[in-house]
Amino acid sequence: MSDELLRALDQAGVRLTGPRREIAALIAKRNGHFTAADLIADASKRRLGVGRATIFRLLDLLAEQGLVERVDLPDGRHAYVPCEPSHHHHLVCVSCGAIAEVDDCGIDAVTAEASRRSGFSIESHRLELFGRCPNCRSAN
Amino acid sequence: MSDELLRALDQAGVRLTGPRREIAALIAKRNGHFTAADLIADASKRRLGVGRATIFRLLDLLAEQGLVERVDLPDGRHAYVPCEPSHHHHLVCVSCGAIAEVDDCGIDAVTAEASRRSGFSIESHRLELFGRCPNCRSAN
DNA sequence: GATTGATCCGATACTTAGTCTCATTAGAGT
DNA sequence: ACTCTAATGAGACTAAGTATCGGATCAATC
Repeated sequence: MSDELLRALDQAGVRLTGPRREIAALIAKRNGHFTAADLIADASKRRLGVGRATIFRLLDLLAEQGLVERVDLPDGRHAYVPCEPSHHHHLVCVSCGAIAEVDDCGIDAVTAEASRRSGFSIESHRLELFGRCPNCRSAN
Repeated sequence: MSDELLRALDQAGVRLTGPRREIAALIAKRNGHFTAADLIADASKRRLGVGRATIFRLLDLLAEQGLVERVDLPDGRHAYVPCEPSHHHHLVCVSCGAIAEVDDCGIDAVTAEASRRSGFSIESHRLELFGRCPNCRSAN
């Protein structure tokens, strides 16, 4: 539900305005990733009269709070994924768009090794996994 | 040098045209990542009369051949990195933009573990590491 | 419940990234 | 040199995202 998003926003000290509630509901209604364009389309379909800018602003805000994360799809588009604010990675189903979160399962060893070999100090990383979720695997 | 790019293009069975040679030279002259906009700016600065579309077309072509790879910078911009056509990952210096390639150092174990936990079948992944290169580390 | 002032809003103009079309040009094999 | 196809530049177009601004709205205080 959207309650979680709203609660987190409240806690972040920002206003719980009408448009924000509506957009949060739209996000909650999607399961899996979505693009800004998806939300804009949803909003206009329901004639919620929220502006494009407001949607981008809220997405920025949510991303800042770690409630949503930007994901780059294999085709180069930008999508967002609602998620826990802890560090983790995403598994994206290329067939239906469902997502799963995976926490660090050994990636630190990889970055340490890469750092050792290259001499770089590694500050952050981005790992995205693309595949097919259990549903889509069996449906095929 | 740009010879490598040109040789690879030749081998791919496409024409080695003037604009392609010029753009390849621009790419070779940069060390590290670059954006399409960078190339467009370079080209116009030198008044090589090559069109925007031509640059995007060549980038697509190079990406198809694996001679260049798309990287998503932490700020959400799209960049390209010239590289070997084998599977590998990139280490990007957030300070100067230099890049290093790292081959798979244990990432398969991570994807296998993620697959086991989530039930997804994993088809591909994208790993990008951001940090500071040895030069920038010592310069600081 | 009214006041109030900062936050947030929608509209809209603008910028940037990338795609498409099409008439013209120029490779490269013959 | 000829020819035929792939590639080109120009420029229109679309999509994604940002900036600005006057007006609206939330929520703390009274």
